[in-house]
Amino acid sequence: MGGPRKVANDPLRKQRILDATLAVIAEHGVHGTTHRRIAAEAGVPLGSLTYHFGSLGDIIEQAFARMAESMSERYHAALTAAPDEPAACAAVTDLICGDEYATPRELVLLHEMYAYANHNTTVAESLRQWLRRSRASLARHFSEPACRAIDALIEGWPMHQAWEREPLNRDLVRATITAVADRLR
Amino acid sequence: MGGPRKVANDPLRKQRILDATLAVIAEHGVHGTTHRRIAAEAGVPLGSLTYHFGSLGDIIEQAFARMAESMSERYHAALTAAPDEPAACAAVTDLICGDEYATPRELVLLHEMYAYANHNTTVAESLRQWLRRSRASLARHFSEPACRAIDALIEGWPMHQAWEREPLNRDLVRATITAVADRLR
DNA sequence: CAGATGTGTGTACGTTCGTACACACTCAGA
DNA sequence: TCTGAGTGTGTACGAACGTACACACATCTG
Repeated sequence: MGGPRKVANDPLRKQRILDATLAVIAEHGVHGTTHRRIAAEAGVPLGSLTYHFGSLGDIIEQAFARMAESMSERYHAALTAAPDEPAACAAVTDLICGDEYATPRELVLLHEMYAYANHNTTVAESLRQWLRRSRASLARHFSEPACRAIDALIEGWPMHQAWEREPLNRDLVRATITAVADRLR
Repeated sequence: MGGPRKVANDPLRKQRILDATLAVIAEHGVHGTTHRRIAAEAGVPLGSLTYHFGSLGDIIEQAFARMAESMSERYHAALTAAPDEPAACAAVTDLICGDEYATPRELVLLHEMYAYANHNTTVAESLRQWLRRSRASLARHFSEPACRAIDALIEGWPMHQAWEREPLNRDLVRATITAVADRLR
């Protein structure tokens, strides 16, 4: 059954462990994340975690870093695709309202990351990098003050919405973004 | 030494335990909050926690409920004091920029509460109540769409700012709030 | 004063955790 | 074929945890 292999048996295992870690955090929160749950989720033996990672803290740090990177890429792709300012406003509206960026799972993970970053300098640095990159993506279309305000809206709106029963009003979001971009030119 | 007493030795103990719980959460995060740390912080014996509360989860739930209530009061007081819309805009600016509401400690606790609420229905309900009340306070001065947008800004701006080195630009915040209130009349 | 009742505490128990580590296995080079 | 280095795993251990509970004390009732 086992084919020929040179050095490592499962080179993708580290990434699979990190993905499993995010799944566990999304379901149980950081406070309910343990080696054993991660191992079960990833389908790897317990010893595999201590073999690939120094500690549970390392795993969580790298998992959050991985998440921030992937979100940063999607963020950047959505904004660089916009040719002009109206299109950029639409893109931002999509980021806030759409199901691709502000998916419930992503919001839960983002909350966990924000909370954890307050007590872990490594995760705090990952977070700062991701915020810096997202603001740079915005800066291609908006003035510096507008970037700050829009950034705050992208942050706060989906988070508030996560606790509402009803869906988000897309036109209202669009109007707000446009108003801010217009007045803070 | 001990004076006369009727029934309870220390009627304020429950509240002191809850305050200590918030202190521990602020310092170590929910994931680092334990009975023993809370007891040490509050200066009470370990058994006192299981005597007054059913479980650690209960303690955390009540601590967050207490925090939400006290923040809700400050929030409400700041907004009802404003006589007209410009004053309300100034009050909102104070909430975002001031050191009374968006103190670092409060932000850390808020992050923790948001994260924990995703995995605990009781805390989620406390959170929804506090959001509902804060929006009601806003509704005394702004239109319903403007409330939504301003709420998102109050949410997102201090949270983003928490990760910046430099202080918040008060004029920019004021201008954004005014613009939103004006355009979403 | 004697019992009853409710308040409050120190300690101990079973569980679960993070981590260490002895050991098995694979394969390149000699 | 043999060997050594690197890869990967099952198990075990000390620490810390949440919780239970026997017990001490103060107060009230009669």
